[in-house]
Amino acid sequence: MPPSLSDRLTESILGIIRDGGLRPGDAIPSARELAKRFAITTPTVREALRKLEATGAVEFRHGSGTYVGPTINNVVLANPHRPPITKDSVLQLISARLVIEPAVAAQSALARRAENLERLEAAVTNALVPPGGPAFALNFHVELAAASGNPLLQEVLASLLKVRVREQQQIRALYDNRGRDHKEHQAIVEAVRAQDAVQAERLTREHLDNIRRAVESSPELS
Amino acid sequence: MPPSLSDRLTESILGIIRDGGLRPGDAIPSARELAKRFAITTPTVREALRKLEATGAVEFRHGSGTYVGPTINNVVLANPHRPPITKDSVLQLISARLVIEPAVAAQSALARRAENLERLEAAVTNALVPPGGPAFALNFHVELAAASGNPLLQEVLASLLKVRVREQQQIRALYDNRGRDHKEHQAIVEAVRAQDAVQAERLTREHLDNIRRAVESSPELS
DNA sequence: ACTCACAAACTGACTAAATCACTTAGCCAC
DNA sequence: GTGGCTAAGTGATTTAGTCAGTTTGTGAGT
Repeated sequence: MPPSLSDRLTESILGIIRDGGLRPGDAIPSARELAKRFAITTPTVREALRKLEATGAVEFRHGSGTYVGPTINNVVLANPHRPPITKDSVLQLISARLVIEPAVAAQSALARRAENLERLEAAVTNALVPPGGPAFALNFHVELAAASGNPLLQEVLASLLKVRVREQQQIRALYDNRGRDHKEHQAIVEAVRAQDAVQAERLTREHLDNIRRAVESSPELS
Repeated sequence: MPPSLSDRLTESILGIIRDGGLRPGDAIPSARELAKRFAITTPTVREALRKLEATGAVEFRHGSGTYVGPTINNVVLANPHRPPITKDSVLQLISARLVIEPAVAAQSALARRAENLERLEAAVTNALVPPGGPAFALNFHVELAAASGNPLLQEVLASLLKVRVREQQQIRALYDNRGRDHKEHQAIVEAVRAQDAVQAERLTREHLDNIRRAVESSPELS
Protein backbone atom coordinates (compact mmCIF):
# COMPACT_ATOMS: atom_id res chain seq x y z
CA MET A 1 0.00 0.00 0.00
CA PRO A 2 1.57 3.26 -1.12
CA PRO A 3 1.86 6.04 1.46
CA SER A 4 -1.04 8.45 1.24
CA LEU A 5 -0.71 11.90 -0.25
CA SER A 6 -1.11 13.26 3.25
CA ASP A 7 1.86 11.19 4.44
CA ARG A 8 4.08 12.33 1.60
CA LEU A 9 3.00 15.89 2.27
CA THR A 10 4.05 15.82 5.91
CA GLU A 11 7.46 14.58 4.83
CA SER A 12 7.71 17.32 2.22
CA ILE A 13 6.78 19.99 4.71
CA LEU A 14 9.32 18.64 7.18
CA GLY A 15 11.81 18.79 4.33
CA ILE A 16 11.01 22.45 3.78
CA ILE A 17 11.55 23.14 7.46
CA ARG A 18 14.78 21.16 7.80
CA ASP A 19 16.32 22.12 4.48
CA GLY A 20 15.46 25.74 5.21
CA GLY A 21 17.22 25.54 8.55
CA LEU A 22 14.06 26.72 10.30
CA ARG A 23 14.02 26.48 14.07
CA PRO A 24 11.21 26.42 16.64
CA GLY A 25 9.33 29.69 16.51
CA ASP A 26 10.11 30.43 12.86
CA ALA A 27 7.20 30.86 10.47
CA ILE A 28 6.55 28.38 7.68
CA PRO A 29 4.74 29.15 4.41
CA SER A 30 1.01 29.68 4.69
CA ALA A 31 -1.41 26.88 3.93
CA ARG A 32 -2.49 28.61 0.73
CA GLU A 33 1.11 29.02 -0.34
CA LEU A 34 1.86 25.35 0.32
CA ALA A 35 -1.25 24.29 -1.54
CA LYS A 36 -0.13 26.28 -4.55
CA ARG A 37 3.41 24.97 -4.37
CA PHE A 38 2.37 21.31 -4.27
CA ALA A 39 -0.55 21.83 -6.68
CA ILE A 40 -3.12 20.48 -4.21
CA THR A 41 -5.96 22.01 -2.25
CA THR A 42 -5.90 23.62 1.15
CA PRO A 43 -7.91 21.00 3.07
CA THR A 44 -5.33 18.40 2.11
CA VAL A 45 -2.52 20.66 3.26
CA ARG A 46 -4.35 21.28 6.48
CA GLU A 47 -4.63 17.53 7.12
CA ALA A 48 -0.87 17.18 6.80
CA LEU A 49 -0.29 20.20 9.04
CA ARG A 50 -2.66 18.79 11.66
CA LYS A 51 -0.60 15.64 11.82
CA LEU A 52 2.48 17.74 12.39
CA GLU A 53 0.62 19.78 14.96
CA ALA A 54 -0.28 16.65 16.92
CA THR A 55 3.40 15.87 17.44
CA GLY A 56 4.40 19.43 18.20
CA ALA A 57 6.30 19.81 14.94
CA VAL A 58 4.26 22.89 13.99
CA GLU A 59 1.91 25.29 15.75
CA PHE A 60 -1.05 27.22 14.38
CA ARG A 61 -1.66 30.81 15.35
CA HIS A 62 -5.00 31.94 14.07
CA GLY A 63 -4.72 34.98 11.87
CA SER A 64 -0.96 35.05 12.13
CA GLY A 65 0.49 31.98 10.52
CA THR A 66 1.92 28.53 11.10
CA TYR A 67 5.16 28.19 13.01
CA VAL A 68 7.74 25.53 13.75
CA GLY A 69 6.86 23.84 17.04
CA PRO A 70 9.04 23.26 20.10
CA THR A 71 9.30 19.46 19.85
CA ILE A 72 10.08 19.06 16.16
CA ASN A 73 13.45 17.48 16.90
CA ASN A 74 12.23 15.24 19.70
CA VAL A 75 12.75 11.51 19.62
CA VAL A 76 10.09 10.73 22.23
CA LEU A 77 6.93 12.67 22.97
CA ALA A 78 4.29 12.94 25.64
CA ASN A 79 1.09 11.56 24.14
CA PRO A 80 -1.19 14.61 23.86
CA HIS A 81 -4.19 12.27 23.81
CA ARG A 82 -3.22 10.16 26.79
CA PRO A 83 -6.01 8.67 28.89
CA PRO A 84 -7.11 10.55 32.00
CA ILE A 85 -5.13 9.75 35.12
CA THR A 86 -6.27 7.47 37.89
CA LYS A 87 -4.69 6.70 41.21
CA ASP A 88 -3.32 3.47 39.74
CA SER A 89 -1.78 5.22 36.75
CA VAL A 90 -0.11 7.74 39.06
CA LEU A 91 1.38 4.93 41.11
CA GLN A 92 2.53 3.19 37.96
CA LEU A 93 4.21 6.41 36.87
CA ILE A 94 6.00 6.78 40.18
CA SER A 95 7.18 3.17 39.99
CA ALA A 96 8.70 3.82 36.58
CA ARG A 97 10.31 7.00 37.86
CA LEU A 98 11.75 5.07 40.81
CA VAL A 99 13.59 2.91 38.29
CA ILE A 100 14.76 5.66 35.97
CA GLU A 101 15.33 8.80 38.01
CA PRO A 102 17.88 7.62 40.57
CA ALA A 103 20.14 6.49 37.72
CA VAL A 104 19.57 9.82 35.97
CA ALA A 105 20.44 11.72 39.13
CA ALA A 106 23.67 9.78 39.46
CA GLN A 107 24.56 10.60 35.87
CA SER A 108 23.77 14.28 36.41
CA ALA A 109 26.05 14.33 39.43
CA LEU A 110 28.89 12.98 37.33
CA ALA A 111 28.28 15.27 34.37
CA ARG A 112 27.31 18.41 36.23
CA ARG A 113 28.15 21.62 34.47
CA ALA A 114 27.84 25.26 35.42
CA GLU A 115 24.87 26.28 33.27
CA ASN A 116 22.92 23.18 34.20
CA LEU A 117 23.46 23.76 37.89
CA GLU A 118 22.09 27.26 37.53
CA ARG A 119 18.89 26.06 35.93
CA LEU A 120 18.60 23.32 38.51
CA GLU A 121 18.84 25.79 41.36
CA ALA A 122 16.33 28.04 39.64
CA ALA A 123 13.96 25.10 39.46
CA VAL A 124 14.31 24.50 43.19
CA THR A 125 13.41 28.05 44.07
CA ASN A 126 10.67 28.28 41.45
CA ALA A 127 8.96 25.34 43.07
CA LEU A 128 8.01 27.61 45.93
CA VAL A 129 6.26 30.08 43.67
CA PRO A 130 2.52 29.63 44.14
CA PRO A 131 0.46 28.46 41.13
CA GLY A 132 -0.70 31.17 38.78
CA GLY A 133 2.79 32.54 38.67
CA PRO A 134 5.13 32.16 35.71
CA ALA A 135 3.55 30.25 32.85
CA PHE A 136 6.48 27.94 32.20
CA ALA A 137 7.74 27.04 35.61
CA LEU A 138 10.84 24.94 35.51
CA ASN A 139 10.20 21.42 36.69
CA PHE A 140 12.86 20.24 39.09
CA HIS A 141 12.86 16.64 37.93
CA VAL A 142 13.08 17.62 34.27
CA GLU A 143 15.95 19.97 35.00
CA LEU A 144 17.67 17.27 37.00
CA ALA A 145 17.60 15.10 33.87
CA ALA A 146 18.74 18.02 31.74
CA ALA A 147 21.76 18.39 33.99
CA SER A 148 22.94 14.99 32.75
CA GLY A 149 23.85 16.72 29.51
CA ASN A 150 21.87 14.19 27.49
CA PRO A 151 18.83 15.79 25.83
CA LEU A 152 17.23 12.39 25.38
CA LEU A 153 17.04 11.84 29.13
CA GLN A 154 15.45 15.26 29.44
CA GLU A 155 12.91 14.34 26.78
CA VAL A 156 12.01 11.11 28.54
CA LEU A 157 11.47 12.80 31.88
CA ALA A 158 9.58 15.72 30.36
CA SER A 159 7.33 13.29 28.49
CA LEU A 160 6.67 11.22 31.58
CA LEU A 161 5.90 14.26 33.72
CA LYS A 162 3.78 16.17 31.26
CA VAL A 163 0.21 16.08 32.43
CA ARG A 164 -2.70 18.26 31.55
CA VAL A 165 -2.84 21.51 33.47
CA ARG A 166 -6.23 20.60 34.88
CA GLU A 167 -4.90 17.33 36.26
CA GLN A 168 -1.77 18.93 37.60
CA GLN A 169 -3.84 21.02 39.95
CA GLN A 170 -5.75 17.93 41.00
CA ILE A 171 -2.55 16.08 41.79
CA ARG A 172 -1.06 18.96 43.69
CA ALA A 173 -4.15 19.41 45.79
CA LEU A 174 -4.05 15.77 46.85
CA TYR A 175 -0.42 14.83 47.16
CA ASP A 176 1.79 17.85 47.27
CA ASN A 177 3.89 18.72 50.21
CA ARG A 178 5.74 21.84 49.17
CA GLY A 179 7.91 22.17 52.20
CA ARG A 180 9.15 18.60 52.24
CA ASP A 181 9.66 18.52 48.48
CA HIS A 182 11.69 21.68 48.60
CA LYS A 183 14.00 20.38 51.27
CA GLU A 184 14.55 17.10 49.47
CA HIS A 185 15.16 18.90 46.19
CA GLN A 186 17.76 21.06 47.82
CA ALA A 187 19.53 18.02 49.26
CA ILE A 188 19.65 16.43 45.81
CA VAL A 189 21.08 19.58 44.26
CA GLU A 190 23.79 19.66 46.87
CA ALA A 191 24.75 16.08 46.10
CA VAL A 192 24.89 16.96 42.39
CA ARG A 193 27.02 19.99 43.10
CA ALA A 194 29.39 17.83 45.12
CA GLN A 195 29.50 15.33 42.25
CA ASP A 196 28.46 12.67 44.73
CA ALA A 197 26.67 10.25 42.42
CA VAL A 198 25.93 7.65 45.09
CA GLN A 199 24.33 10.22 47.34
CA ALA A 200 22.35 11.81 44.50
CA GLU A 201 21.01 8.41 43.55
CA ARG A 202 20.05 7.54 47.11
CA LEU A 203 18.39 10.87 47.84
CA THR A 204 16.39 10.73 44.61
CA ARG A 205 15.17 7.24 45.42
CA GLU A 206 14.13 8.31 48.89
CA HIS A 207 12.44 11.40 47.53
CA LEU A 208 10.32 9.39 45.10
CA ASP A 209 9.61 6.83 47.77
CA ASN A 210 8.20 9.60 49.94
CA ILE A 211 6.03 10.78 47.09
CA ARG A 212 4.79 7.26 46.51
CA ARG A 213 3.84 6.88 50.14
CA ALA A 214 1.96 10.17 50.01
CA VAL A 215 0.01 9.00 46.99
CA GLU A 216 -0.73 5.58 48.44
CA SER A 217 -2.19 7.02 51.60
CA SER A 218 -4.18 9.70 49.80
CA PRO A 219 -7.86 9.59 48.95
CA GLU A 220 -9.04 8.40 45.54
CA LEU A 221 -9.08 10.72 42.60
CA SER A 222 -12.42 12.20 41.74
CA MET B 1 -7.87 31.57 23.40
CA PRO B 2 -10.62 28.97 23.21
CA PRO B 3 -9.67 25.52 21.96
CA SER B 4 -10.39 25.14 18.27
CA LEU B 5 -13.26 23.10 16.95
CA SER B 6 -10.72 20.59 15.75
CA ASP B 7 -9.33 20.23 19.26
CA ARG B 8 -12.73 19.73 20.81
CA LEU B 9 -13.50 17.22 18.09
CA THR B 10 -10.48 15.04 18.86
CA GLU B 11 -11.53 14.97 22.49
CA SER B 12 -15.08 14.05 21.52
CA ILE B 13 -13.90 11.24 19.27
CA LEU B 14 -11.64 9.94 22.02
CA GLY B 15 -14.69 10.08 24.26
CA ILE B 16 -16.64 7.93 21.81
CA ILE B 17 -13.81 5.41 21.77
CA ARG B 18 -13.28 5.29 25.53
CA ASP B 19 -16.93 5.48 26.56
CA GLY B 20 -17.71 2.77 24.03
CA GLY B 21 -15.05 0.53 25.50
CA LEU B 22 -13.41 0.21 22.08
CA ARG B 23 -10.00 -1.40 22.00
CA PRO B 24 -7.16 -1.32 19.46
CA GLY B 25 -8.35 -2.88 16.21
CA ASP B 26 -12.01 -2.03 16.72
CA ALA B 27 -13.73 0.08 14.08
CA ILE B 28 -14.94 3.59 14.86
CA PRO B 29 -17.79 5.39 13.08
CA SER B 30 -17.05 6.56 9.55
CA ALA B 31 -16.00 10.11 8.85
CA ARG B 32 -19.35 10.87 7.23
CA GLU B 33 -21.17 9.42 10.22
CA LEU B 34 -19.11 11.51 12.65
CA ALA B 35 -19.69 14.62 10.56
CA LYS B 36 -23.43 14.05 10.71
CA ARG B 37 -23.37 13.32 14.43
CA PHE B 38 -21.49 16.50 15.31
CA ALA B 39 -23.25 18.59 12.64
CA ILE B 40 -20.02 19.60 10.95
CA THR B 41 -18.40 18.81 7.63
CA THR B 42 -16.13 15.96 6.66
CA PRO B 43 -12.90 17.93 6.07
CA THR B 44 -13.10 19.15 9.64
CA VAL B 45 -13.64 15.63 10.92
CA ARG B 46 -10.73 14.44 8.83
CA GLU B 47 -8.45 17.05 10.38
CA ALA B 48 -9.32 15.79 13.83
CA LEU B 49 -8.81 12.18 12.77
CA ARG B 50 -5.43 13.04 11.24
CA LYS B 51 -4.29 14.41 14.58
CA LEU B 52 -5.34 11.19 16.24
CA GLU B 53 -3.63 9.23 13.48
CA ALA B 54 -0.34 11.04 14.12
CA THR B 55 -0.27 9.75 17.70
CA GLY B 56 -1.36 6.23 16.82
CA ALA B 57 -4.78 6.68 18.44
CA VAL B 58 -6.55 5.73 15.20
CA GLU B 59 -5.62 4.11 11.89
CA PHE B 60 -7.08 4.66 8.43
CA ARG B 61 -7.73 1.76 6.10
CA HIS B 62 -8.72 3.03 2.70
CA GLY B 63 -12.06 1.68 1.59
CA SER B 64 -12.59 -0.18 4.83
CA GLY B 65 -12.89 2.27 7.68
CA THR B 66 -11.11 3.92 10.58
CA TYR B 67 -9.93 1.79 13.48
CA VAL B 68 -8.61 2.29 16.99
CA GLY B 69 -4.82 2.37 16.88
CA PRO B 70 -2.31 0.38 18.95
CA THR B 71 -0.91 3.25 21.02
CA ILE B 72 -4.13 4.98 22.06
CA ASN B 73 -3.44 4.33 25.74
CA ASN B 74 0.25 5.24 25.64
CA VAL B 75 1.69 7.89 27.90
CA VAL B 76 4.84 8.41 25.85
CA LEU B 77 5.28 7.96 22.11
CA ALA B 78 8.03 7.62 19.57
CA ASN B 79 7.97 10.79 17.48
CA PRO B 80 6.82 9.62 14.03
CA HIS B 81 8.41 12.73 12.52
CA ARG B 82 11.73 12.46 14.28
CA PRO B 83 14.78 13.81 12.45
CA PRO B 84 16.93 11.39 10.48
CA ILE B 85 19.63 9.66 12.49
CA THR B 86 23.27 10.58 12.48
CA LYS B 87 26.21 8.93 14.13
CA ASP B 88 26.05 11.50 16.91
CA SER B 89 22.35 10.90 17.53
CA VAL B 90 22.95 7.16 17.73
CA LEU B 91 25.69 7.70 20.31
CA GLN B 92 23.43 10.02 22.26
CA LEU B 93 20.76 7.36 22.25
CA ILE B 94 23.15 4.72 23.53
CA SER B 95 24.31 7.07 26.29
CA ALA B 96 20.74 7.53 27.43
CA ARG B 97 20.15 3.80 27.30
CA LEU B 98 23.30 3.27 29.39
CA VAL B 99 21.65 5.30 32.13
CA ILE B 100 18.19 3.80 31.92
CA GLU B 101 18.50 0.18 30.86
CA PRO B 102 20.77 -1.22 33.59
CA ALA B 103 18.31 0.00 36.20
CA VAL B 104 15.44 -1.47 34.18
CA ALA B 105 17.23 -4.80 33.94
CA ALA B 106 17.72 -4.87 37.69
CA GLN B 107 14.03 -4.17 38.20
CA SER B 108 13.07 -6.91 35.76
CA ALA B 109 15.26 -9.37 37.63
CA LEU B 110 13.42 -8.55 40.85
CA ALA B 111 9.95 -8.65 39.33
CA ARG B 112 10.43 -11.52 36.91
CA ARG B 113 7.32 -13.54 36.22
CA ALA B 114 6.66 -16.65 34.15
CA GLU B 115 4.92 -15.13 31.15
CA ASN B 116 7.46 -12.36 30.88
CA LEU B 117 10.35 -14.77 30.94
CA GLU B 118 8.79 -16.69 28.09
CA ARG B 119 8.54 -13.64 25.89
CA LEU B 120 12.05 -12.63 26.85
CA GLU B 121 13.45 -15.97 25.80
CA ALA B 122 11.47 -15.82 22.58
CA ALA B 123 13.05 -12.44 21.89
CA VAL B 124 16.52 -13.88 22.36
CA THR B 125 15.94 -16.64 19.83
CA ASN B 126 14.08 -14.37 17.42
CA ALA B 127 17.11 -12.13 17.26
CA LEU B 128 18.85 -14.81 15.22
CA VAL B 129 16.13 -14.88 12.59
CA PRO B 130 17.46 -13.10 9.53
CA PRO B 131 15.74 -9.90 8.38
CA GLY B 132 12.73 -10.31 6.15
CA GLY B 133 11.34 -12.85 8.57
CA PRO B 134 8.43 -12.18 10.91
CA ALA B 135 7.05 -8.69 10.53
CA PHE B 136 6.90 -7.85 14.20
CA ALA B 137 10.05 -9.36 15.60
CA LEU B 138 10.26 -9.07 19.34
CA ASN B 139 12.94 -6.66 20.41
CA PHE B 140 15.03 -8.04 23.23
CA HIS B 141 15.56 -4.74 24.97
CA VAL B 142 11.88 -3.85 24.83
CA GLU B 143 10.92 -7.24 26.20
CA LEU B 144 13.50 -6.85 28.94
CA ALA B 145 11.71 -3.69 30.00
CA ALA B 146 8.34 -5.42 29.70
CA ALA B 147 9.57 -8.07 32.12
CA SER B 148 9.71 -5.38 34.78
CA GLY B 149 5.94 -5.56 34.90
CA ASN B 150 5.63 -1.81 34.41
CA PRO B 151 4.09 -0.95 31.03
CA LEU B 152 5.49 2.57 31.26
CA LEU B 153 9.06 1.29 31.21
CA GLN B 154 8.18 -0.79 28.18
CA GLU B 155 6.73 2.27 26.46
CA VAL B 156 9.84 4.30 27.16
CA LEU B 157 12.17 1.66 25.75
CA ALA B 158 9.94 0.97 22.76
CA SER B 159 9.79 4.68 21.99
CA LEU B 160 13.54 5.10 22.28
CA LEU B 161 14.26 2.09 20.09
CA LYS B 162 11.68 2.71 17.41
CA VAL B 163 13.46 3.79 14.28
CA ARG B 164 12.33 3.82 10.73
CA VAL B 165 12.62 0.48 8.98
CA ARG B 166 14.90 1.98 6.39
CA GLU B 167 17.29 3.23 9.04
CA GLN B 168 17.16 0.01 10.98
CA GLN B 169 18.75 -1.82 8.08
CA GLN B 170 21.37 0.89 7.86
CA ILE B 171 22.23 0.54 11.51
CA ARG B 172 22.39 -3.21 11.40
CA ALA B 173 24.65 -3.21 8.39
CA LEU B 174 27.10 -0.95 10.17
CA TYR B 175 27.09 -1.94 13.80
CA ASP B 176 25.43 -5.27 14.32
CA ASN B 177 27.24 -8.24 15.67
CA ARG B 178 24.61 -10.94 15.88
CA GLY B 179 26.73 -13.59 17.51
CA ARG B 180 28.05 -11.39 20.29
CA ASP B 181 24.68 -9.78 20.92
CA HIS B 182 23.00 -13.13 21.20
CA LYS B 183 25.47 -14.40 23.76
CA GLU B 184 25.17 -11.27 25.86
CA HIS B 185 21.41 -11.36 25.67
CA GLN B 186 21.40 -14.92 26.88
CA ALA B 187 23.60 -14.02 29.81
CA ILE B 188 21.24 -11.22 30.79
CA VAL B 189 18.25 -13.54 30.61
CA GLU B 190 19.97 -16.00 32.89
CA ALA B 191 20.64 -13.30 35.44
CA VAL B 192 16.99 -12.28 35.30
CA ARG B 193 15.86 -15.86 35.70
CA ALA B 194 18.10 -16.19 38.74
CA GLN B 195 16.63 -12.95 40.11
CA ASP B 196 20.17 -11.63 40.37
CA ALA B 197 19.53 -7.91 40.02
CA VAL B 198 23.13 -6.86 40.53
CA GLN B 199 24.34 -9.19 37.82
CA ALA B 200 21.55 -8.23 35.41
CA GLU B 201 22.43 -4.58 35.87
CA ARG B 202 26.14 -5.18 35.33
CA LEU B 203 25.67 -7.37 32.26
CA THR B 204 23.29 -4.88 30.67
CA ARG B 205 25.73 -2.05 31.21
CA GLU B 206 28.55 -4.07 29.69
CA HIS B 207 26.35 -5.07 26.77
CA LEU B 208 25.50 -1.47 25.94
CA ASP B 209 29.10 -0.46 26.43
CA ASN B 210 30.09 -2.99 23.81
CA ILE B 211 27.50 -1.61 21.42
CA ARG B 212 28.76 1.90 22.02
CA ARG B 213 32.30 0.89 21.25
CA ALA B 214 31.16 -0.77 18.04
CA VAL B 215 29.37 2.40 16.97
CA GLU B 216 32.27 4.66 17.91
CA SER B 217 34.70 2.70 15.80
CA SER B 218 32.34 2.34 12.84
CA PRO B 219 32.40 4.43 9.67
CA GLU B 220 30.15 7.46 9.33
CA LEU B 221 26.55 7.12 8.30
CA SER B 222 25.82 7.86 4.69
C1' DA C 1 -25.60 -27.57 -2.19
C1' DC C 2 -21.34 -25.17 -3.49
C1' DT C 3 -18.50 -21.75 -5.71
C1' DC C 4 -17.20 -18.00 -8.11
C1' DA C 5 -17.99 -13.59 -10.55
C1' DC C 6 -19.93 -9.35 -10.19
C1' DA C 7 -22.38 -5.52 -8.76
C1' DA C 8 -24.03 -2.41 -5.29
C1' DA C 9 -23.08 0.03 -1.03
C1' DC C 10 -20.02 1.77 2.04
C1' DT C 11 -15.66 3.72 3.12
C1' DG C 12 -11.64 6.87 2.86
C1' DA C 13 -9.04 10.41 -0.40
C1' DC C 14 -9.17 14.53 -2.48
C1' DT C 15 -10.93 18.58 -5.14
C1' DA C 16 -13.11 23.07 -5.87
C1' DA C 17 -14.65 27.52 -4.54
C1' DA C 18 -16.21 30.21 -1.10
C1' DT C 19 -17.10 32.70 3.48
C1' DC C 20 -16.04 33.82 8.26
C1' DA C 21 -12.83 35.13 12.03
C1' DC C 22 -8.62 36.69 13.69
C1' DT C 23 -3.99 39.08 13.59
C1' DT C 24 -0.77 42.19 12.02
C1' DA C 25 1.10 46.26 10.08
C1' DG C 26 0.57 50.56 8.19
C1' DC C 27 -1.54 54.89 8.10
C1' DC C 28 -3.76 58.86 9.70
C1' DA C 29 -5.67 61.96 12.82
C1' DC C 30 -5.13 63.83 17.23
C1' DG D 1 4.28 59.73 20.03
C1' DT D 2 -0.25 57.53 20.79
C1' DG D 3 -4.72 56.01 19.78
C1' DG D 4 -7.76 54.11 16.65
C1' DC D 5 -9.05 52.78 11.98
C1' DT D 6 -8.36 50.12 7.90
C1' DA D 7 -6.69 46.75 4.63
C1' DA D 8 -4.19 42.69 3.64
C1' DG D 9 -2.86 38.25 4.96
C1' DT D 10 -3.81 34.15 7.56
C1' DG D 11 -6.11 30.24 9.67
C1' DA D 12 -11.05 27.99 10.35
C1' DT D 13 -14.80 26.05 8.43
C1' DT D 14 -18.39 25.19 5.14
C1' DT D 15 -20.61 23.19 1.02
C1' DA D 16 -20.96 20.04 -2.64
C1' DG D 17 -19.12 16.89 -5.22
C1' DT D 18 -15.79 13.22 -7.62
C1' DC D 19 -12.54 9.46 -7.43
C1' DA D 20 -10.80 5.11 -5.58
C1' DG D 21 -10.54 1.28 -2.70
C1' DT D 22 -13.00 -2.65 0.24
C1' DT D 23 -16.61 -5.46 1.80
C1' DT D 24 -20.61 -8.02 1.24
C1' DG D 25 -24.36 -10.17 -0.61
C1' DT D 26 -26.57 -11.99 -4.49
C1' DG D 27 -27.30 -14.81 -8.24
C1' DA D 28 -25.81 -17.51 -12.18
C1' DG D 29 -23.47 -21.50 -13.25
C1' DT D 30 -21.70 -25.87 -11.80
